[in-house]
Amino acid sequence: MRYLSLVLNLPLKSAFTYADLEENASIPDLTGWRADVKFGNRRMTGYIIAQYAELPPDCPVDESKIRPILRLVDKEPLVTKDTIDLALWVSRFYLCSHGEALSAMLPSGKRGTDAGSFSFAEEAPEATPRVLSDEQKQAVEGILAEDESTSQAGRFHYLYGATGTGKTEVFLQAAERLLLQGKGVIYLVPEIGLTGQVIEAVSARFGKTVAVLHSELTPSQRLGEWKRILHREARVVIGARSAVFAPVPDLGLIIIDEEHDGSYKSGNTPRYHARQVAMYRAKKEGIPLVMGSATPSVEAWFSMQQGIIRRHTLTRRLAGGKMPEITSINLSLQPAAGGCISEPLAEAVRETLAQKRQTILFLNRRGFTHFFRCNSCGYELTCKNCSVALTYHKSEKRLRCHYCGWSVTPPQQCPACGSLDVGYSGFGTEYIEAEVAAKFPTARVIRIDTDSLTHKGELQEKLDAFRRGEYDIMLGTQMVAKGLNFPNLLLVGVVLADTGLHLPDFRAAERTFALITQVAGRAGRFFPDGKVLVQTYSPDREPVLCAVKGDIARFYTGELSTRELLGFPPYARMVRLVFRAPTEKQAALAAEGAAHILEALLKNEGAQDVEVLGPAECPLVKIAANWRYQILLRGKKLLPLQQAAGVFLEQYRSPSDVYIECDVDPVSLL
DNA sequence: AGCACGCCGACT
DNA sequence: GTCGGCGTGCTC
Repeated sequence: MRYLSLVLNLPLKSAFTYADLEENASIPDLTGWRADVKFGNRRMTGYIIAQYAELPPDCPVDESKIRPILRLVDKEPLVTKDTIDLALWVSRFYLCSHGEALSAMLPSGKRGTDAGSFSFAEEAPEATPRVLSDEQKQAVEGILAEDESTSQAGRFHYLYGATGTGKTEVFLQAAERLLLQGKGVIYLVPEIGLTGQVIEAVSARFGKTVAVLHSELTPSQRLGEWKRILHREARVVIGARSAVFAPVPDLGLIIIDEEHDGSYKSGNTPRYHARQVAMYRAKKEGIPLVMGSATPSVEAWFSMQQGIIRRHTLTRRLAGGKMPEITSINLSLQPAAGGCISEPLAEAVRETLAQKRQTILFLNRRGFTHFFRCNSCGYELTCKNCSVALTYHKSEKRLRCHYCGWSVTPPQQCPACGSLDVGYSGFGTEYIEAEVAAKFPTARVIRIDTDSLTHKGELQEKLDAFRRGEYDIMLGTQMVAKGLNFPNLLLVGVVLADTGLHLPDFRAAERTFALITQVAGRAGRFFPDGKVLVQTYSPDREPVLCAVKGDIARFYTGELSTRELLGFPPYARMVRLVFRAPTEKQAALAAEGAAHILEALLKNEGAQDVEVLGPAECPLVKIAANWRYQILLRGKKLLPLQQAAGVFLEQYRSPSDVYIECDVDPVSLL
């Protein structure tokens, strides 16, 4: 009788032993297969991570309690030994169970179906690679060089260069070279970059050998793509974060485009960072990893300085356009009377319209909303579930919470002081749309944000329509800031640059800087006279100033010294534990108790260099009816932090109703 | 994470 | 006298 060791998508550390079915006897090795099992009284799908001829010696229960599996889910193994090992590493690093790690890595579909190929994938001819500049050639050679001196463990490269300097072509040619050697390639792009031109470029170049893992695939389609990868039918995998786990046989290269992008960090368990996983994989498989961005993350910049990542710089804008002229508009001196578009920005829009060229007005969504405020006492209406300000939605005439969706009718008088002098401050996309329509009545305006998108594919349709010149002005949030090319674009206006700056998060400056620089890069790619206007209340703050002046090195130098002074990454590492409960008291008590346990535990083990910060309320103390308190573990080295958190999570029994989120290397502390 | 089992308050 | 609260413990 064969025994199978299964892990399940539950926060349980151990594997569970099941008995195999007689009918599977002809399959020599079931490792890597999925099986449906009865677990307790529910039915679940588990992953077989090992098989034994006898009851495994470490099985804690008596043979009589062993149940048979119900059935095998697939007709073939879904994961290789390497994938199982990678999951084990993820579970140790990010402090989750083996089963949780595996579930995050694999598609959940039961029946692999055809994902349907893109129409342009058939036209793989355009395949003639473009001629590279000297800089680009050097970068390709540098990435592919068998340079033993760099590091024996793996080779990390960074393609650093402004928008339009041809990073994509370097990635593609490096990938092409490895494909010719019979190697496979993983190409990671940010979540929202995945609809755009990158897929098109990659598919056009590599045709049917591409697997695209985009968010609109059904689980079954994802499974289908996963199998194509396993069977070597697809050799180039392009996808968002989770594509870093793709089971590419003979992997030769991992590419991370727009490395700084926040979507590479998972927002739920396991809270992995695709860059961290990619570094591990590259090291383990002895292959190069190449990242690229015009605005590297502060960590990546630091690693480049340390020589851990090798930098290849691209300086020449290929289409000939110069970097656009960036000017800031100080809103304290140039108030946008009765709206949010100051006169200098309005004038520039008019000029652009007169030239029959296009404008993008960029809105930074967070904190940049139309919120209810009492003009007498300053009272602001916040969500009853979350502690964030409510946003006024004109179309439904309600105030709505952007975190949980709760909404109310706007009060006629202040709930705090009863004053009738209440109103709205800030502005949302709808509001700006009205203002733009009023200020530029002849312009054709299109709005792109998550609220205005109704059906799948609409984002792409709207972007295409704008590119074709069917509109003069595009109003958009984050999603228009990434990797898009609009040939007729002349003006980019950042309506309010410093919204993120006031957030209590150590990465706020980095994000503000990256955002302005990225948005600015959209303009002037195809015309030498591209113009960027940045409206701000803090033109002198470093992130705004450096982005506007294009003084990139100064920003990183300054930001790094601030981080060093305050003991934040990359000079320290952190593990964050969030305690979530229905009442504030429960959350606070749990966090407090946990902090004591952690302190005692660290003292006991004589751990050096592990600091316990908190407990404290999270900056967003309440989200979706849950109160949140946090503890931060901080130290120079990550391993002791992981060990401490790991031991704690293992022994700690959280009170009912209290949930713990564990985040290793947190990206945001909100 | 679910879900059972198990021991103390207000109700047909 | 029961229904039901959620605290503790288990799931091969």
